[in-house]
Amino acid sequence: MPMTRRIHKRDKLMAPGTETSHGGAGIRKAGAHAIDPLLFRLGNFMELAEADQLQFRESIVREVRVGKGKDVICENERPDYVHIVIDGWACRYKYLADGRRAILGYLIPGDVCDVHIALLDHMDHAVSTLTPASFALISRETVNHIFENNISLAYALFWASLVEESVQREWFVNNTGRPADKRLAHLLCELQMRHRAAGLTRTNCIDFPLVQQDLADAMGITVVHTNRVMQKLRSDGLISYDNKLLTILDWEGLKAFGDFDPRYMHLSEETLNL
Amino acid sequence: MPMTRRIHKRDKLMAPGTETSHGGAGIRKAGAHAIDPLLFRLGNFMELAEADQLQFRESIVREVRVGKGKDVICENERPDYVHIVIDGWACRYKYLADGRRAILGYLIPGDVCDVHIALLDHMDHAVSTLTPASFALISRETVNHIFENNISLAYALFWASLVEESVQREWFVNNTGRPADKRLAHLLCELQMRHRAAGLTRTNCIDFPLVQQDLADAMGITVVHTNRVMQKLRSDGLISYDNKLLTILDWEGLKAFGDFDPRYMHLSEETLNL
DNA sequence: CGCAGGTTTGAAATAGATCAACGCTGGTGG
DNA sequence: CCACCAGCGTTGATCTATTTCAAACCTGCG
Repeated sequence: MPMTRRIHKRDKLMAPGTETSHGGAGIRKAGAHAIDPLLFRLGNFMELAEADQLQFRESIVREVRVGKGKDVICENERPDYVHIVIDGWACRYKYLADGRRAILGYLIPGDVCDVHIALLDHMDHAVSTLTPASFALISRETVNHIFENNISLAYALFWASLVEESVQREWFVNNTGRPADKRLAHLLCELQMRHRAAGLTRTNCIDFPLVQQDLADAMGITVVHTNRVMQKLRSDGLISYDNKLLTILDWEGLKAFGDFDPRYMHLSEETLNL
Repeated sequence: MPMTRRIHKRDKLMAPGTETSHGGAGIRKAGAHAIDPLLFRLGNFMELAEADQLQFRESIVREVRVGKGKDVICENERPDYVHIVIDGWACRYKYLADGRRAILGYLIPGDVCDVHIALLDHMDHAVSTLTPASFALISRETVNHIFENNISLAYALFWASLVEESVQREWFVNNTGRPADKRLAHLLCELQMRHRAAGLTRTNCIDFPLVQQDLADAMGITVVHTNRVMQKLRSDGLISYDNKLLTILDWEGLKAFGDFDPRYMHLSEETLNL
């Protein structure tokens, strides 16, 4: 139960708009759109009608790109926009009393950072980037409008929120109930599945830009121990990790070792079968 | 990270209706109603109109009373009714691979057990009683009807779900980031506040029917250690526990020791100030 | 080249687990 | 009414997963 002791200075994200960009988000295929990963993921729940997809896309007021290690949403504030990850990795986190950072969850493309603010008057945790990242912004009013006028989209957003709750519960189980090595195995299985669910990979490798400290802060163990545990998974031939690329060499083995049962992710059959 | 090793036999709750009762839930004051604690708690978010309160009350199809240690909702099933705790304590839980029970959260009067089923097609965890308890049942169709036709109630339910998510995050932080003694202190602070928020106490004591194993399974430590940690809090004069009654002797002290900051509970000013 | 940020290694220290036993209390059955 | 037993709380001694501290190493970059 250690984690970073060094207090990261909280570089505050500059006001949205100041640092806008398109294209920074990477080369987008013709016809592809910023929130495709989200729409893809929602497909696990229901097929959204064209019109709904369109309304969703048109709700985006702007896109912002921010550097690595910047706070996008601060604790106790109430952002004016709901953020959706387009590109890059971010995380939810809180600081502990002694300055260590507890990572509550990772956010990858397609994840909604803060529906909470549609109803809650302050964020109970912060969100910051782990890599350079870009976000799509939807104003709070628009979100409320959706809730009140488009039941399909409303359900879709509520669904995403319930799934996130489920994932949070599993993280809880993982960290309270499993030893460090299984904990890491489970976490990696989940990340692989989430990439699949958002249409970000179809193979057994994923882009893995996190440093060991980022993993340590999420699992509640020290970097040193994270390192040793990671080595173990590698030497057991379960994973390989090279050049920011994570490959799961033995999916069944890793799943079994980490007691990973994807049902808590509430994915469709299609996603589950590759 | 131990918890119960003994597998409790999963006495399945008998079909709803078989074991109905009113009154079992305790003497109810004239004009008082089964879901008052829930309505009281929702008051932290918004004042529900008379009509909405009434609609809510009338949605209840029946009340059931069940004994201690019974499964009310099983993992992987999809209950036909949403359950609201009227009386007694229950918990969300999952079993770990080795048979230990991980408690994900406690449910006290006013808590909704399973809104999830309005949208998700299976429960990703189970719910069982920790004491004899009674529940109010609302059919799934009714809940969907509410979502689609009564925006105030829909918001209220969504709010409760978001708050629960926030609480789950804090449990995560508590268990991954704090040592056992602070962990217990934090947990007790939360339980005290939740009782207050649901209008179940106005003093510094609460009914506390849990056994040490129940606490251990929630904190992810052994009973033995739970026992020692509990003794520490007692001998430090922070709490007293006698005859199933928990008294917080030094609220400020306990809060400080457990790093408890109630903002994550999203309560109203009124609730926070006594 | 030198340095910062990240990974790796080793040795010593500790929170919490494990194992085993004892004691209390309330209920049940003879 | 007593004897017994089950469930729960408590204690002590030993063991272990993980922390802590400290240093070395690697690599890309200004």
